[in-house]
Amino acid sequence: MTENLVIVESPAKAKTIEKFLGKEFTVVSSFGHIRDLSKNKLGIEIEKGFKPVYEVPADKQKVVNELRKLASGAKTVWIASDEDREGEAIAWHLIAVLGLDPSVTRRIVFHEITKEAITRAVELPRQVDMNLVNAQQARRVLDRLVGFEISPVLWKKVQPSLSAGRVQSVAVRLLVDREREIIGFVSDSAFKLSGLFMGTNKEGKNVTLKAECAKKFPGEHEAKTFLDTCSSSAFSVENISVKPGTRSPAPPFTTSTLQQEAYRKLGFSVAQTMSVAQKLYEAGKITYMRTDSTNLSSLALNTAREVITTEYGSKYSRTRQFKTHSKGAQEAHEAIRPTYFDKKDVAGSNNEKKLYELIWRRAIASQMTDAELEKTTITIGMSNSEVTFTAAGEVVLFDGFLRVYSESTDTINSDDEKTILPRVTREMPLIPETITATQRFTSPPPRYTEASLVKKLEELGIGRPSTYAPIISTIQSRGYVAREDRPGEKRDIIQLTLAKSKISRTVKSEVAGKEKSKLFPKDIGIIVNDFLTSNFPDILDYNFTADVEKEFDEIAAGKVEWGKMISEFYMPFHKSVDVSLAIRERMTGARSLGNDPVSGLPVMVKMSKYGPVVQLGEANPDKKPRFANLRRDQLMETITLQEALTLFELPRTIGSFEDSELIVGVGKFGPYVKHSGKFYSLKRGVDDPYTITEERGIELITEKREGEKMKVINDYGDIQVLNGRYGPYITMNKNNYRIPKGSDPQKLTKEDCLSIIEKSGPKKTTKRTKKK
DNA sequence: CAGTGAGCGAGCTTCCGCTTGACTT
Repeated sequence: MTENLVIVESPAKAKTIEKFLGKEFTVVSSFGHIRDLSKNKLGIEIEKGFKPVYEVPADKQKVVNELRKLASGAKTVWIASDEDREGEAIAWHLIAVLGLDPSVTRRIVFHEITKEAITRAVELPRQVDMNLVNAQQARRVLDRLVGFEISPVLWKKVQPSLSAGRVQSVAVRLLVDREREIIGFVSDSAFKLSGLFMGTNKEGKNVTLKAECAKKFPGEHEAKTFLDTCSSSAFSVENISVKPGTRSPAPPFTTSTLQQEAYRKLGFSVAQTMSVAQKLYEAGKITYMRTDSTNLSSLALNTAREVITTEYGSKYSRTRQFKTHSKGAQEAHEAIRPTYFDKKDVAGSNNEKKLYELIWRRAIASQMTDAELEKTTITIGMSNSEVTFTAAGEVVLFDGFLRVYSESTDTINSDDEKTILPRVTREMPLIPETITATQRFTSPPPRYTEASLVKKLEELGIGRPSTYAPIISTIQSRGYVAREDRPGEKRDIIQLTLAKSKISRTVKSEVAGKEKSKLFPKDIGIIVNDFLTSNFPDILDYNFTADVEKEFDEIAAGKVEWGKMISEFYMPFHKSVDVSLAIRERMTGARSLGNDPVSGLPVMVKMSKYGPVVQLGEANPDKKPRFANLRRDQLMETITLQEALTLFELPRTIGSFEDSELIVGVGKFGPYVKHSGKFYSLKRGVDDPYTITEERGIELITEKREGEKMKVINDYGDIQVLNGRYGPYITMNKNNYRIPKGSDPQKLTKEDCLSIIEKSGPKKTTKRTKKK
């Protein structure tokens, strides 16, 4: 039996700490919270002052049993959960569940996993801070009340299985509000001018300068008039301004900034980033990946300095400590950094290598000197106009941290290219080689990506590092939003070019509104959002979380009693729940679109049991109305009568093949061609169900038949050797079996297959995973 | 694998924040 039992939250942390503490200490982990409000019931006794009813979840029972056993055999139990609201609550629950004596149990905390920090913590044990625990209980109870009282309203008034919550509902609101800004956006255009100027400088060298006109022109006529002015003007260098500048490195990663940069630089989804980071953490290669702190331990600062000095020289080293300024940060951990700065790369999967390198670069760069720049602006003047052209250039005089890292931005702006400018002098004459006026359209505000939504949530203080990825996944799995692409639309842009005193006009085309992997609100998300914003405006307010956080802080400071705070919140809240329950009709978002000009029947759009539909005709006893599903890229809010009518054109017959009809339709899995009972999917981005021809339909059928031939390696009747997504495999009775390494799938006989099947042991009955 | 769209009613769904494994022929 052990003298000292130390309980931390994470098993990887336990492993590290055990090394620092030596033989008399056994370090184990609670794997996070061990107790929570009951899973299926409200778990709050409202009439008893909001008394929480806690229970140990089934999947935590095993951990709890083990901890109990270890604790009863230990002389002293040390609880080293994180020093934040949740960590303090974990400590309190541990004491209660393990039946520990609070007066002898030692609560210790450290913010970094270094030998000094831990030994110092052991010397300064304290007791559990009940004020902090109460702040957590208030947080927990409030979230449960909001989630478990509003969600059932949605089941009754909108659709079953939907959900609402303090965090997810505001996340959806951000997307809906943004979508409406985009819908209401009216694009404007103006002409921007740029010129290519030539001249000879003092050294007798020919130079060229690319410069942008400082003035924009609202229309083609104005642009042309100005180009006429240009053609009769003399140009010269009017002014040269050289300004020094510096650029400083970004702080080391927190969860949110890691998710953003891994998305921008590596194309990782937020869930992917977290799972790769988890691997690196478990392998001891990086510090904890769920953190809101930009703080680095003094050990980290020192080793970073050493590595930078040996690798790049001391003039590249500058030790910095960054202040965390995100709302509601609790700073229980360090920033995300490599455990060992001297390891520039790691073994592991490609993704692990890439993410590790990103973390290494960002952390190292944060400890390096500023980059020194020289920004040059050359102003070009005209003899017959006040309008000027400017050429901007930037030269890096000293690269500093830029040597290892440069941060990416969300907006790609090609006009922003910084170049080195040639040497010129004031009043030097310039001749315009070409001056081009290009029509430029303004863009609506951008749609959110997973990563930019996380950034916005963090700015609003909504959600925590451990929940950003789950929030993104929840709002998608409820069907409120979806990550989608859009091909965009071509539009014409006018370009006027002045060259050799002549103006020519060309019409070019550009693609506008192209989207890749963006979050789009879906109809059900919009309906739920509108219902919630009108019935629960306080909770849907962007500042709701920040406001209640202030109250939680008051509780943590011992100034407010938590039951009182919850009670004050609950009274008006519960009244809103009752009011919303009293609404009679279901929210279907129904909207009339007009009448079908052919039949005269009314056309409407609404949310049906199975998704958004357009409906032709009223429901009456003699005749059922016709229904058609909306396409994935259509919204109930914006669909037009014309678009609705088009949807009724499917399914349609496009011809015949082998004496059977070819019917095109759109089903559960997208557009298809149906032929003698079999379905053939249309190619996304290639085929369009409204225009596809008989010829192309037949092509799809023959292509699929070819593919199926390739799929079968060997066919022994009830046993087949097939080519699958993960390589060759054996299939029998709808069960699949892996082919052992080293055997050639081409040469497997039926007997070989049977022995492989036998060896692989009994198969579980195929589990049907629940949809959604 | 390629439907459905009404209404009845039983029984289920649901929150946020801590943590890691399951699972992938």
